[in-house]
Amino acid sequence: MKKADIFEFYRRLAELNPDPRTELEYGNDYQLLVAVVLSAQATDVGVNKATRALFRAVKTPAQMVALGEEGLKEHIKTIGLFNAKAKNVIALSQILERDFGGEVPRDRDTLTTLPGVGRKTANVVMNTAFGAETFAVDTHIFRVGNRTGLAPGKDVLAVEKRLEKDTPAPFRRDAHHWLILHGRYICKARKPECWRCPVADLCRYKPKTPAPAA
DNA sequence: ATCCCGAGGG
DNA sequence: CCCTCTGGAT
Repeated sequence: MKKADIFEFYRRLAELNPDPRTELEYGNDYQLLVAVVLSAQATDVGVNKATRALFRAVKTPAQMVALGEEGLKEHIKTIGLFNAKAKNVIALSQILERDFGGEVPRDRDTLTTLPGVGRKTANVVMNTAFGAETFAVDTHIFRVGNRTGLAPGKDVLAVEKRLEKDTPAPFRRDAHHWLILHGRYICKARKPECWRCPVADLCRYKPKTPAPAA
């Protein structure tokens, strides 16, 4: 996509949503990290439903370790991949407690060493908790970037590099959230709602879906 | 490339 | 029924 169009693309999303935030619910950095790990291949709504009760009881890594893997599973049974996630969250909490004084590390490379934390999760935590200008390329951003032509790439890392290179300075902090929200509510995987899309004229996606009959 | 895996929507 | 949801580890 041309530079001027990229700028206009973000300008419109920014106008519609001046202060975008994650829809995950959390009370501190540690809870955010846990919520993001749980959100892999799951919806924010589903994660929030489970963490509502969990985060009332567990606010620190030490409390999570005390709860234990089986206790955690009871809370997150309704989330996909819950066995692997419970195992990772307990292991990760033990490491935070033992090696990091119960604090969440503030750099991506250290975050990535934690079990269950890959590049995408680390990028979300760096952006959302610490205000870093990172681009976490999830299923939504990968789809929106390729479908619209805003940030095409054959894999998630290629899309991330393209976003880092092409995103104008004023939008770098919030681009991540704008693209997520756009992908979740308008540029949806199955039936993109192009008839009410604010950037349809800048988009290369050909089969623009018609508005449903009133 | 494959496995992990529940809820919600169409 | 099938597809999708803020992926990571092997």
